[in-house]
This record gives sequence, structure tokens and C-alpha cells, in this order.
Amino acid sequence: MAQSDTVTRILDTAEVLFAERGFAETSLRNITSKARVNLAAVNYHFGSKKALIQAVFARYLDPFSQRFHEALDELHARYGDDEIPLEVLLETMATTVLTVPAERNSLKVFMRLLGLAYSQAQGHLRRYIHEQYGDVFTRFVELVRRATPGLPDAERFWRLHFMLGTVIFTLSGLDALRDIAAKEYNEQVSVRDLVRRLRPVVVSAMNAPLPPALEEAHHDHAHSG
Amino acid sequence: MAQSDTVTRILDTAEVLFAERGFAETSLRNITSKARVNLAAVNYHFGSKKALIQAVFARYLDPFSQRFHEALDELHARYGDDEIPLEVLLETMATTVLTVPAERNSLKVFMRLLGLAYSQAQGHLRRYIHEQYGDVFTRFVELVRRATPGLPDAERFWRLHFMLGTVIFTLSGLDALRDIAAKEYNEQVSVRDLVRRLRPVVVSAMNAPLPPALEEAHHDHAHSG
DNA sequence: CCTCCAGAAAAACGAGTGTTTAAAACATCG
DNA sequence: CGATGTTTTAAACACTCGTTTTTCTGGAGG
Repeated sequence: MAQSDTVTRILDTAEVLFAERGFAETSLRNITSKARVNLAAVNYHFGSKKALIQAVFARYLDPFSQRFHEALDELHARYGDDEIPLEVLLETMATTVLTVPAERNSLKVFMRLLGLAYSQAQGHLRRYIHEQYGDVFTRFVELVRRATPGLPDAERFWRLHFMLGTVIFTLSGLDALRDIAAKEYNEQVSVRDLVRRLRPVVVSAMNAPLPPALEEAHHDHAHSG
Repeated sequence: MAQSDTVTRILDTAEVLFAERGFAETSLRNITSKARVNLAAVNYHFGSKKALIQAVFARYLDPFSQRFHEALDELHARYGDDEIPLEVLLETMATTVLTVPAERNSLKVFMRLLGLAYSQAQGHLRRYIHEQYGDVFTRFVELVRRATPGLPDAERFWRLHFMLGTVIFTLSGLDALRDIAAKEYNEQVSVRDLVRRLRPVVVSAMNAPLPPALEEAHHDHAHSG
């Protein structure tokens, strides 16, 4: 291996540690010692810790966005200009999300990283992800728009983010929840079980009745701090 | 003020900085200098940084759990042994969540802190919160159980956590989402607007049709990493 | 052979961390 | 007043951090 596997070892170790303990709580010395690699290797190969973090994300998101584009191309070929049902769109996204990390490590790490990125301070990672991979998401949202013609744009925007919260929150805290569920209801949940459970919930949530219109838009700001 | 307001100044400053940048990214020197207080004051009054973090949470969660208990007492008095409708239960929780921080600072900080606690490394904060305030949550869940008799216990467990994810994720990332929504759909969303939007979504999600039963429980573990 | 140079390794740098210590300031009360 | 206990302050401690510098290694090419 000419292009030394040092790079790979660093990435493999870093993504696990980041997912377990967060970015700030994981030092380069943690990573390099566990990867049995010299400390300076990170700065030599990646330039900085921040660049390493982005490289960890890129290794998941590059194939994801590529595959998701391909999957949407297929849907376009299959449906032409017909409206694609919401269930099919959600199913496609779920399949793609499940496919990418299945090839390598585990979905858990991927989801945990996404959760961390979104809950991260100042959201500079969120911004990076949005800039780098925002176009696939935009494309997806446009298809969802056509699949839910009864929904006002703003309402759809919020509901999509509600559901994003559901998925990321659940899958990123999966281990803890899995333990509780196993203890309380002695049942072993796999990620695929969870996706099965998520499907009807997400569909119902997206198709929920519209909220009553605002009676008179923000009249008193008394408690809206 | 005999019981010096140093303690209060530290807490007021700490909660804002924690909410903005996370726990690890906020140093005691950040806090004490912004609060115009001596560095050693934190360790003198709280003992350690970890204890300060818990104190910040306690200042929100103590009144919350007390008020939520009172609210549930009221519901019990009003409904006796009759089943309390799911909408009423959700409404009660929403009201309590909105009430507590409205008295002091802002809901945003409270939600951001909750989001951080849940996405935190190893979840030692999540454990602390669960141990300290788990009983109110348990009581609430029991009422939800009686309000949703058609739902298997495990299914209800997961759906409640799905909805917890929706709320915490949305409200803790509120600022960023608010900006996007304002730009794209030029509409000003207040927290109360969001709660109005959340209500039908959460109710529909909880009442979603049951997922199809597992065909044959985890036969192949091929991709369940 | 020697040169060259990407890569690995060891060591040091300077800045920033949570925490502790010891002295000073302050308040309370006999 | 002087004594007592609490709070504030400045300084130091002992690390850990990300990054940089320097040295060493080992194979490719003239």
C-alpha cells in the first residue's frame, strides 16, 4: 500500500471515537495512540484537526450524496413527470441511508456523527455539510413538494425538519434507547426494526391535518422571548 | 444580598455560554470573565465544572418537575379515574415546558441545553437527568399509556422518543431554522407558532397505524452491524 | 555510491485547561 | 474594638491540548 494505510487507520479510529465521545472530547493523542500511529501524522496528512473531522464526514457523505442522486435518477426514469408518492420517496432515502454505511462500518456511527454535527456549537459543521451536500437535499425536497401538494411550503419545511429530528435523535441515541427497550420490554431492536417502526409514524406526521390558522399574527410578544 | 449574587451571575452567564457553544467548548475563564467574577468562584461555590453544569440544569428542571407534578395533580383531580385524552396530556406538557423558562430567560436556552444533554458524550448528563427527574416522566408515560390503549407498550415507548426527538431537535436548533424559514418563506415564527404546528403532527404520529409485524425476527444479521 | 525526498518518529512549543493554595477583604456578632 | 467565619482575589500548579520543528528511516533514480 503505497498511499499508506496510515490515513485509513486514522479515519477508522477517529470516526469511532468522535461518535462515542464527541469532537472536543476526543484528542488527537486519543486517536493516534489507539490507531497505533504517530501523533504528527494527523497534521501531516490532514493539516488540522478540523480538516480531519471534515474528512471523516466526507467519507460517509460523498458516497451517500452520489448514491442518492443515482436513486433519484432512477425514480425520475421510472415515474417520468408523474408525481412520486411520498412513501416511495421516504423509502428511497431510507434505503440509501442504510446502504452507505452498511458497506463499511455501522449505521450507528454515521447517525451519531450527523447528530453531533447538528447539535454542534455555532453549527460550523452544519454549514459545511449544507454547503457541500445541500443540492441533493434540495432536489429531494422539491420531489416531496410535488408529492404533498396540499401542504403549504412553510408547513412542509417545518414538518420535514420535525422528521429529521425524529430520525437523527433516535438513531444517534440508539444505544441508550436500545438498552432501555431491551430491559423494559425485553425485545431486541435492530436498525431495520426501527426503520419499520419509523415508516408509518413519519408518513402520518407528514400527512397530519393542518394546524388552525394564526388568529391574529403575533399581536402580543409577551412571552415569545 | 448576603447569599452573594456571584452564584446567580455565574449561573446566568454559564447557561447562555453553554447553550451557545457547548460544555467542553466553554471554559471557566470564559464564564467568570464575562460574569465579572473571580475564576476561583466557580470551584468555591460549586465545587467543579461538572457540578456547575448540573446546577445549571437543576435551575430549570427543579421548577419544571415541580410544576409538571402539580399540573398532573390538577388533571387527576379534574378527570378522576377517567382516561385523560392524549391531546390534553400533550397540551399540559407543552404548557409546562413553556411556562418555566418564560419566567426567567428564554425557552431557547432551556431547549438547547436539553438537546446538548442528550447528544452529549457517554450520556452522563442524560443519566443524571433521568435519575433526578425520571419519576415525573414515568408518571406522564403511564397517563399516556392509558390514553393510547391500542398501542403496544414497546410501540408507545418508541413513538414517545420519536416525538421527543422532534421537539428537542427542532427547538434546540431553532435559531438556524428560524433564519432559513424567514429567508425562504419570509415568515416570522415564534415559539408559540411552532408549538401550534407541532401539535397536529405529534398527535398524528402517536396515532399512526401500527407497522406490519416482523415477518421472521432477525434471521439474517447481514447488515445490522 | 550518493542524492533525494515522502513518510514516520520523537521531541519540544506555547497556549489554554480545571483546580488548588494562600493571602486579603469583608461582614457578623459577642 | 477584636475575633470569627465567609467570600473574594491573585497567583501558582500540574496537566492536556493542537501544532510545529527536527531528526531519522528507507526505498527510488541518476
